[in-house]
Amino acid sequence: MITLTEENYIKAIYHLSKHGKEMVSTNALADSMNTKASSATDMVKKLADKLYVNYKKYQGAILTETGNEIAIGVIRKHRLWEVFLVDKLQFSWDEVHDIAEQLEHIKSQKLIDKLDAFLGHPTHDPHGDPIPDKNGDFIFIEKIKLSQSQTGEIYSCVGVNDSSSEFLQYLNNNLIELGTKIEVLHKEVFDNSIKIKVNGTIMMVSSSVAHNLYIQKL
Amino acid sequence: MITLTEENYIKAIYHLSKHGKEMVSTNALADSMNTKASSATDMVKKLADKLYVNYKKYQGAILTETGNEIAIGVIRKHRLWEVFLVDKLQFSWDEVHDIAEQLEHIKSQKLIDKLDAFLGHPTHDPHGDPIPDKNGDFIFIEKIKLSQSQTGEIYSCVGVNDSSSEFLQYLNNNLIELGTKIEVLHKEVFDNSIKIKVNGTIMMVSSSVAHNLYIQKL
DNA sequence: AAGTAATTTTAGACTAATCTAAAAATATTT
DNA sequence: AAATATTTTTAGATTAGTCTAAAATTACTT
Ligand SMILES: [Mn+2]
Ligand SMILES: [Mn+2]
Ligand SMILES: [Mn+2]
Ligand SMILES: [Mn+2]
Repeated sequence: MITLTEENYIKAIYHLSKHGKEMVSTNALADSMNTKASSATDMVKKLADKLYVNYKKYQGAILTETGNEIAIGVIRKHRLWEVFLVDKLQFSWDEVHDIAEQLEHIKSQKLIDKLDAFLGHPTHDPHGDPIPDKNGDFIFIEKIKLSQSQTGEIYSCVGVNDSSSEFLQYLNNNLIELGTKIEVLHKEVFDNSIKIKVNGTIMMVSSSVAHNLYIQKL
Repeated sequence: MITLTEENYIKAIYHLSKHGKEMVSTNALADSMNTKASSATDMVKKLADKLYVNYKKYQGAILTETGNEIAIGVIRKHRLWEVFLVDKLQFSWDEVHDIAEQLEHIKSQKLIDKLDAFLGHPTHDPHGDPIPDKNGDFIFIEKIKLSQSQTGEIYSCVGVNDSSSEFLQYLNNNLIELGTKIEVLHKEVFDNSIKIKVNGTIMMVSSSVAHNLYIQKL
């Protein structure tokens, strides 16, 4: 039996290793889990015992095939619950992460299958992230960061890199949501800020914003 | 912060004390929690430290006002989730208990308020048990056990005392559900079995079944 | 190639929840 | 009112997850 904490570590390793296939240092893991390095080391050893990761002292950890499947299963649940919260319960996209963080650990295959059907087999969560299907496959759409955009082009907002409520509320305040059209007017070389037109309004966004907004050329 | 385990113990104390106001022995508590008496004693001490129960050595424990509110909150969540599972996800009433046992621990007041609204503020769960409202009040309907019925009368099934999947499946197999009409034809004095007519079919039910089925006179 | 700095692991301790076995208290029987 | 049986608590361990502080290893600089 896998514990809630183990699931959270495995998910963190998955994300830190960029979709599952590079070594993650115990320090990076500890940071992302808000624990200390010694705790991460202990956990990584336990996960290695259970064959969820391959771990070499001082080298870091990487998910095994089993570990990867667990990670994807948890992510699937997380994102499906997020869709439920937004589509069915009318939560705003900036409120759902913490609740999904809990719901993702509910254990029942039948529940997640039925939830998936109830939601109409969604392919993306409210933040534009792809939802793995029952087999763990997910749709890959090619998207770039706003920071990689070209002046003069028009894009559509398709996702966020940072789904913290702070960033999402910033987007709310500026009426940017999934599907919003963004025209790139000017890229400032000095500080990498970008002048864009959104909903008819011209605004400057910081480099930090530009790095956290995913777009697609229209 | 209250832990999941504490919530489960508090809920067990609530149920064992018959809606919150008589002493519960550590042995009874251990039985209901599938642990040993020593574990129950330890937990009851901790709950007493946190002021969720009053505990006197060798006498048992009883919920405080705070403890009672916690218990009712957990029960509210449990039963609302059960309604969700049956009404929205098409689960059968015999499948939902274990999943609700997990879901009842999700922490978000806003979630439960929105879920309640989404479900149309249901007053009873799929097993006929009343759902406490936001203030912890619940509708009390006078119901009796089938074992207390009178020969010749017609009743409606309004709930179950035992919501184990075994018992619920027994009812499924005999086409008895909430709202089903039950006519009492004969009460056997020898073994307390009862002859009833359900959906046009005459059948005998054991004393044990009769003690676990709640009915209301029509 | 040392020497210093940063990262990572180990050692030892703590809390939460559990167990077994023994001791203490209460309840029941003679 | 003893003696016996039952219930309940205590004592001491165990596992999961965490921490601090110290030791070991690796990485970076002269
Ligand atoms: Mn989580
Ligand atoms: Mn998301
Ligand atoms: Mn529970
Ligand atoms: Mn129920």
